Amino acid sequence: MSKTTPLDAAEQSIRLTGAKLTRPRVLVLSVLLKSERALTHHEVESRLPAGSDVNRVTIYRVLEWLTEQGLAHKIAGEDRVWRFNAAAHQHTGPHAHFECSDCGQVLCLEPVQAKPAVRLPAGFRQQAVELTVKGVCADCGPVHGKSRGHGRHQH
Amino acid sequence: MSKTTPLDAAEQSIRLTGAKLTRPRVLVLSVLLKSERALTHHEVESRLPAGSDVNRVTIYRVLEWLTEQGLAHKIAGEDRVWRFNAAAHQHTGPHAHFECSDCGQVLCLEPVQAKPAVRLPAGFRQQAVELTVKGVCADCGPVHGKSRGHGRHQH
DNA sequence: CCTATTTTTGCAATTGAGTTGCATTTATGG
DNA sequence: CCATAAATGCAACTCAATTGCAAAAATAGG
Ligand SMILES: [Mn+2]
Ligand SMILES: [Mn+2]
Ligand SMILES: [Zn+2]
Ligand SMILES: [Zn+2]
Repeated sequence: MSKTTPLDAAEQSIRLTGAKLTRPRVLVLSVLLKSERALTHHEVESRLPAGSDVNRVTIYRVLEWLTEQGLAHKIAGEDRVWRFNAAAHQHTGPHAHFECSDCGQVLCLEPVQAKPAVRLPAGFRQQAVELTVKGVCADCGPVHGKSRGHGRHQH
Repeated sequence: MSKTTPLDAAEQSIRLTGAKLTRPRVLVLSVLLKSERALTHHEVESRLPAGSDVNRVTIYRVLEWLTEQGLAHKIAGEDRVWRFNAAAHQHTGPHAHFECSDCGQVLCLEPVQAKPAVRLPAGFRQQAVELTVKGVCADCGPVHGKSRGHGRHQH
């Protein structure tokens, strides 16, 4: 019994949507599946197999499409850049996010128990509550960081 | 005894920073002080007194400067646009934000009591927790909305 | 007041993520 | 294999925000 590769998993998930199974879709989704953390458009692009030669616009469109299909999760960061992770990585139900204030990396965290109720002004309707923990990630940490946490670096 | 106008208040706050008291700084801060909700760069620009003739870049720089001085509060929204409100409007200590998923408007909410602790991966350091309530504001609300809540309108 | 020195401001050009229009290619059903 | 709808590639574009640099204030000192 051979293991299911991210590529197989991606292909499988895309088939289930009923839409066309295309190379860009499979490649992009399998990149997301291989990553622990949420990836920017650029990170996805650079992690595609060498020579894949998928157009940047197509990557944008595929990421958007994956999100619509519920196969990916789209997260807004402080740096005005969208990040995506495979929805398979998500826990069902509401969960919190971690955002590194140094490198910008975003991570999905364990589901939170106490969803604190907030009082809204009259006429306002609540749809969802988002909890984001800001802090410094392990790589950027001041003590054991690989490349010292100053200067907005990327990993 | 005449009331303290937002203009006076702005002038006063800026004097206390020790930096130069300039027209753009006073005007921009007093616009923020007059607003209940967080304003985008464009909203600030359009609310400046007619004929103020402050350069857009200067508005960007003043907003950034006010934030550094602790006189304003800078908020990132889903629409990749920064919003600012006068820090005077803020409650001391942590508070939640409301973001309208239709028009994008951002509001500071009352301080939240139960700040739920989240478990972070090893090596990660927590600095702050942000709570954002997503929903529909009174203006965009489906029932009594002035201009029906569809199509990403501005107010 | 004046003037010197230091900030700020204005303007033009630039960045960078993301989007759009349209022609071409590709997946898939028959 | 073919028809056809759907997806992709490419170039141009949008739009918030930033940068470099010269011109214009603000204030400290005389
Ligand atoms: Mn998530
Ligand atoms: Mn706030
Ligand atoms: Zn980091
Ligand atoms: Zn609204």
